[in-house]
Amino acid sequence: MCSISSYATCSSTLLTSSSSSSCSFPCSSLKTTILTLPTTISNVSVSATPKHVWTRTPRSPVSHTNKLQRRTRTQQQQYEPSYLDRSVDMKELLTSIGQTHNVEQLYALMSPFNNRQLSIRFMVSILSREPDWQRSIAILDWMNEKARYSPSLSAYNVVLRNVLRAKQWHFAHGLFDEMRQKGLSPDRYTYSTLITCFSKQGLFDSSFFWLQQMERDKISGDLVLYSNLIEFARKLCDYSKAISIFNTLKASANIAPDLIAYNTMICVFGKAKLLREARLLLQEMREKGVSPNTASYSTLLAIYVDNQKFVEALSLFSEMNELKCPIDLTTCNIMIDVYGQLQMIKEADCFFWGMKKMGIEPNVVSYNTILRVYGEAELFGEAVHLFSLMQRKGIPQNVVTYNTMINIYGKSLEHEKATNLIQEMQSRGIQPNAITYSTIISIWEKAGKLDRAAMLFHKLRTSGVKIDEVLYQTMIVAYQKAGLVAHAKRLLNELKQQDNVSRETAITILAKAGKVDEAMWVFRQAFDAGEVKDISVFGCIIDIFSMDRKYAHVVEVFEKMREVGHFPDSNVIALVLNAFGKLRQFERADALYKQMYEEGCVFSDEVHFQMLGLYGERRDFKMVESLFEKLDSYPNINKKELHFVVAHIYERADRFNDASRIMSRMKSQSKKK
DNA sequence: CTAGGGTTAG
Repeated sequence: MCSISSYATCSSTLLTSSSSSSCSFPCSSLKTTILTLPTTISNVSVSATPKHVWTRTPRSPVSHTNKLQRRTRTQQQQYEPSYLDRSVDMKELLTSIGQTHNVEQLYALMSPFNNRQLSIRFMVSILSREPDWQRSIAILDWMNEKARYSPSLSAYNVVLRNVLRAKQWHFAHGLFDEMRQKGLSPDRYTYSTLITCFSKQGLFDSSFFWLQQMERDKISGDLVLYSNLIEFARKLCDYSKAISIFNTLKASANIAPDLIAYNTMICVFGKAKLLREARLLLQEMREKGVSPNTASYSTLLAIYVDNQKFVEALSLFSEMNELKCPIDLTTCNIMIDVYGQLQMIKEADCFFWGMKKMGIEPNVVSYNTILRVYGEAELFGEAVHLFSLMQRKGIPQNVVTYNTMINIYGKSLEHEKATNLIQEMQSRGIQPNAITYSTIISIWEKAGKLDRAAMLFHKLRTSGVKIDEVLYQTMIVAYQKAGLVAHAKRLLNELKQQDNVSRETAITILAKAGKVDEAMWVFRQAFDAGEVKDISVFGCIIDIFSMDRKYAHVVEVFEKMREVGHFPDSNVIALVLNAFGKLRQFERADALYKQMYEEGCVFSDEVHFQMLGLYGERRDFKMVESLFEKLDSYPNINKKELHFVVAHIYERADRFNDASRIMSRMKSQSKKK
């Protein structure tokens, strides 16, 4: 099974080119992060809370256990009863602390407790309830300087959390050092806090760094840490890795996933396109005594919508109702979408307008969704009417609302009105984004106003607005549709040296435009510079090489992908297995397939069928049979298809007896049912 | 004392 370390490094026996030392995952230390972030101690503390003057006095961390203090302690223990937490009203104390504006005031407030025994638990409670990071540091300092004991590890953990939440990386680093100097070893809470906070901020390098530190300290995970790692993998869109970690979690004896972990995994399985597994998770939850809630269902509903499985969504929704699972705003919003996508406009409309009666107040998302439904159904009058109703009634609008309306005006061929909306949104303080621009560019292109589109695009390129692949592609397509192929080509060529287009974006555009060599050129450059992090870029390149039958390149990119620690999804592993087959490297295919199984990855049926096919191609029928038996024992696999696949393999190898044996076995199995 | 989930636009 997958250890935490296999999460981080690629332990593949297949990959001859990668060793752990050559792992090029950019594991910068926290220090590097500090350097790259424009936050300095002084400007943050001033700008964030100008009226407060919190400063942290520099001091040596282990200076307070001197003889004098020890003496006072024994004296006080003799003459004074130890101070009981119960006699202090925590709320009152917190309120008073909240009114202090600097260290002096805080120390003055705490002075009655100087050299007295407030329990460490009490202080940790205080610290955890003090939301202000500066104040929590000041309390920590007070404990160090005035109280009779050193703050515990948990005290430091809590303060670290507050400091990290406030994005004070400087202080976080300092606190961590201070803990170590005081002989406190960071525990799983410490590391959980660090890993989570950084991955939450999108600072995956730092998050990864702390994960490695944790492993170095040989600290084992608990549910919190595993959940964090899953969340971490999910943010990187590495769903295979998330599944692998989930299976490790389930395999460890004393950890069981809870409701939220399950809900997260429903989402992960859905994103990995493993819909059957996502659905089965609801079942598994019930068996394990974790009742699915509204979010569990909403997650699955959203997955069905993502995969265009609207009928399944409807049936799941009725199951929800039968089981009396409550419906909330999010559920409603998804269902409006479902009805809309099924062209059930009346139902969508009724659902939207009936929400209030159900006691659910529609929000921006509800309005935006129904607007889009009207637009798709070409009910332009309804859309415009509802939009003006929103404006009249002061229902909040956002950039999505405007983008939707701009799209609708585009559909109704009122491109001037669409254009005016951009001005209107800007004047109302809602900034257009890449979606706004690509929408208006294609509207202008359709209206024959290509010059206008080109001018806008040029303005965007020179003004430093971040341009994503869809926006760039929209302009290329606009040129192509207008027959200006040379312009389209020029844009593609310029991609290699664009300042405000990331190289990851450039690779994706080039690949999708079929510019295989150019895409690879940029990819190699970007990879060597450590710029390729997005898992989808690897998938995209592997896709085009596979289509181009450049199988050695497929393997090369896959190895790089593993080097940076990504796991393959079903699509990637299928293409790589195929490439190994084409290169007649069956052992490598076999090893990869087995390794991914060991890691606890779950792939679509097609991946298993592909491996069966490879064994067949090599005429290794022993392996065909053994894998077939193994797959047949899996509960979540399409048995009928499995039998067809295996029978077909035998047919192609001219082993018709075996083929018919498999087919009759299938028939007898289905009879048993 | 610590963490984490679901919905909208090109």
